[in-house]
Amino acid sequence: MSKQALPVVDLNAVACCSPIAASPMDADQAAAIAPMFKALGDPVRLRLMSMIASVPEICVCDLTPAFDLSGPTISHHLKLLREAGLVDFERRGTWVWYRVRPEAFRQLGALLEISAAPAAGGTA
Amino acid sequence: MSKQALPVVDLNAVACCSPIAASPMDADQAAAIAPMFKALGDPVRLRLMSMIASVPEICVCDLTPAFDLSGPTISHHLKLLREAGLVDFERRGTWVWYRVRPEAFRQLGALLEISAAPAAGGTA
DNA sequence: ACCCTGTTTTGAAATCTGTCAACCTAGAGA
DNA sequence: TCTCTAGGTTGACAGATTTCAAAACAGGGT
Repeated sequence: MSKQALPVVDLNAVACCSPIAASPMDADQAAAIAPMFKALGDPVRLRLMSMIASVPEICVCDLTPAFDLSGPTISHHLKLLREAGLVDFERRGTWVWYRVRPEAFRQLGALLEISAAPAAGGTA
Repeated sequence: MSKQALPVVDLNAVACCSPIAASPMDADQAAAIAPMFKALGDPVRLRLMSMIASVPEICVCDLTPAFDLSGPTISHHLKLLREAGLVDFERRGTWVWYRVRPEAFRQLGALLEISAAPAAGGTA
C-alpha cells in the first residue's frame, strides 16, 4: 500500500450518522469532525472537491490548469483533502489520480440532516 | 430589527441545491459556499452549532458555560456563525437567544448529497 | 440616576494558513 | 544510466484566526 492517504481523520472513530441537530455534540466528536468541514471551507479546496466528486476519478494534471495557482499550491490543498479523509489518491505511471471517499461524503451529509431538528418557529 | 444578523453569506446568491458531486463548481459558487463550511470547520463552532440546532432556541448564557473559553471568545465564534448565515439571534431583555437558519442547514445538506455521484469505478 | 449582570466590541499576542520559488522524487523511455 | 515530465516537499512570508483582558453597551431593578 506504500504511502497511501494516511488520513488524519479516522472515519470509524467519528460518530457515524447522528445529525448535528439530533443532540449536542461533545468536544471529542466535534474535534474529530471539524477537520472535514474545515477542509471544505476553502474555495479552492471546495472546487477541487467538486471536480473530483463529479467524476469517477481525475488526474492532477486535469485539476491544476483549472486554477490560477501554482502546482505546489494545488498539491498542498490536495494533501489537506487527503488528510481530512475526503479523498484517496493513487499513482499510476507518471500521473496521480484522485477520487472521493464516498463514506466520508455520506457521513458529512448525514451530519447535516435536518431530520427531527426542532427548527425555531416550527410551531408558528 | 436593528443590528440583526446581516449575514455575509447571501443564501439566495448561492446555487441552491445542486450537489457538489453533480458537476464541477465554478469559482464564484465555491467562494459563496466555502464560508459556510469554514464556519463549521472549527470544533468550538461545530459544537455551538450542534447545541443551537438541537433545540428551538438557546440562550448564550447556556452556551458559554459548556466551554473552557471566555465569554468574548464564545461571542466571537457566534458572530462568525451569524456571518456565515447559519444562525439568527435575537435579544430578549437581558439575554440573547440563538437559533439555526434551517434554509442554510438544508442547503449545506443538499450540497453533500452523493446522489448521482459516479463514485470511482462507476464506468467500469 | 445608579448599579448589576449578560453580551458584544476592541486591541493585542501567539499561532495557523495560503501561496510561491526552489528543490526533490517517481516512473517512463531512450 | 541519463534525461524528461508530473507531482510532491521544504522553507519563507504576508495575512488570517483564535484567544483573552479590558472596555463598551443593553436592559432591568433599586
